Amino acid sequence: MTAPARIVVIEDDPQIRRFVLDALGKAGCAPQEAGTARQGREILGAGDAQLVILDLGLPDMSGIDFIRALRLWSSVPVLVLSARVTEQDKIEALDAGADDYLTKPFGVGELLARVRVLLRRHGQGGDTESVHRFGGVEVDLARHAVKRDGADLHLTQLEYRLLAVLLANAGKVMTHRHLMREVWGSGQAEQEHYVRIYVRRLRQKLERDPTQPQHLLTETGIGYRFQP
Amino acid sequence: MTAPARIVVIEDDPQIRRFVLDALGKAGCAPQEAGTARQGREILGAGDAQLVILDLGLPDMSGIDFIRALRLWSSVPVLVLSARVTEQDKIEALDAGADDYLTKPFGVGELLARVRVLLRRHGQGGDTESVHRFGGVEVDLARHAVKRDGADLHLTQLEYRLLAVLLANAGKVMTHRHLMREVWGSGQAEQEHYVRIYVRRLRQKLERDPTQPQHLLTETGIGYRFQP
DNA sequence: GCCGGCGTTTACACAATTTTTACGGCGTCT
DNA sequence: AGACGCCGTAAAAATTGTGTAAACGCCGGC
Repeated sequence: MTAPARIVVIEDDPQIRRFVLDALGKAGCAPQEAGTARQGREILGAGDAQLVILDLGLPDMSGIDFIRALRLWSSVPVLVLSARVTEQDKIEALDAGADDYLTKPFGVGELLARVRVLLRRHGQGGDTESVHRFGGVEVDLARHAVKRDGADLHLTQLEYRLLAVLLANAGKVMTHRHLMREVWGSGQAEQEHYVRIYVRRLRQKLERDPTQPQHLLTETGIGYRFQP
Repeated sequence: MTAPARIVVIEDDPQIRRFVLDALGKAGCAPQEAGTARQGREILGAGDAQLVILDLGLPDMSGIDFIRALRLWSSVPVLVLSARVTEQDKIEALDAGADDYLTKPFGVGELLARVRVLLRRHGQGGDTESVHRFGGVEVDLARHAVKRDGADLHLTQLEYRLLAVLLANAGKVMTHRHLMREVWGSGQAEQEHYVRIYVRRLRQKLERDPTQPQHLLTETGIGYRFQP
């Protein structure tokens, strides 16, 4: 349940763009796309990109210049795709500030592997910062670690899974059936009683006063809701 | 790239080694050289390398395994050189922890450009201490040395590998399967029982009260977690 | 060859978790 | 008021996971 990597694909050829976007999509990313340098710069202006995949042959700007301009204000990793195979082209792009250079045609697998390398090194949001805090409790979903007032707390597997689903949908009302499907699997979506038993356990471990829950709230007749 | 870039070249073919060393030398680096994995590991043990250039076809060890082992205690960037050109080879190496993959034959210019990229990103920091301390125990991953209350302690290979994986992911819950894959290889990821036996051995050697472990903790139904 | 260390395999008692079952309270609707 | 549905609580039963011990086979050193 890692946060999707924020990747920006800047490529003018619609065919290759689709190819790259599909590959990233299947790998679980939610890439944004741009067909021109101008459009790409606009998206990057938001400042929350983790990786740029850049075609050097853009219609409205030299790729090298694009990288150089980008490097003036951003250190986001850049993976270059290019049809140009000469060594001089590669050296120029890499020295301009690119982090990797892949020549067309390339395989999906290698592209994704190189994307993983760059995200591993620089993708600050890759798997970190999935920490939720509320009322003295600290839940680190990535580490499977829960603390209460600084002290480690142990949750069983089901307790943990249930909490994770509620946290991921903070503020939303989750029906019994929905929680059952998410935690116990769609097989026994009927046994809605389990949810109650495990919500109780979570309350006893997490809530300051388990009889008057402040965060794990009951929505009578519907289900439960987590309130931060 | 300032004066003293500490680069280690691990390559068994003397011809290519000379080629690479010459190129780096002319670029103003003072690389160290190794002809075998064992020799390379010794040099890296000093812990002050900024970049590793690694040939995958070493005589005494699979390059992939070398990278994986290295990644347990060091985050030094690795540039792979290889005669193997298939996509699968590249993916494996990159996912094992390599930062770039260059197929032979390659040009001097491109090699140096890619070296500059890696040094630009990661060069300055160098390698940090890889010594872990907890509850009277001192583990120096780089030197493969473990002390308990000042006295040397001997760990077998598997014990050591398991400890290294747990230390490298301190605080995180590691599933049985994950540990099996990391330590025993993906072949027998099913035999999850091994992990238990070896965790027990580690506890007996490292924990003050092996029956009440303070650092090597069980996550029932999931796996184990190391807590500093 | 014999020995000792090491990694592997098997077996079993015990502990933790999950599931099942049961019961009492509270509010609402008739 | 009484019946009903929904919820919280409790604790026993069933299941699963874990710690421990002991035995086996492999290999290198003596």
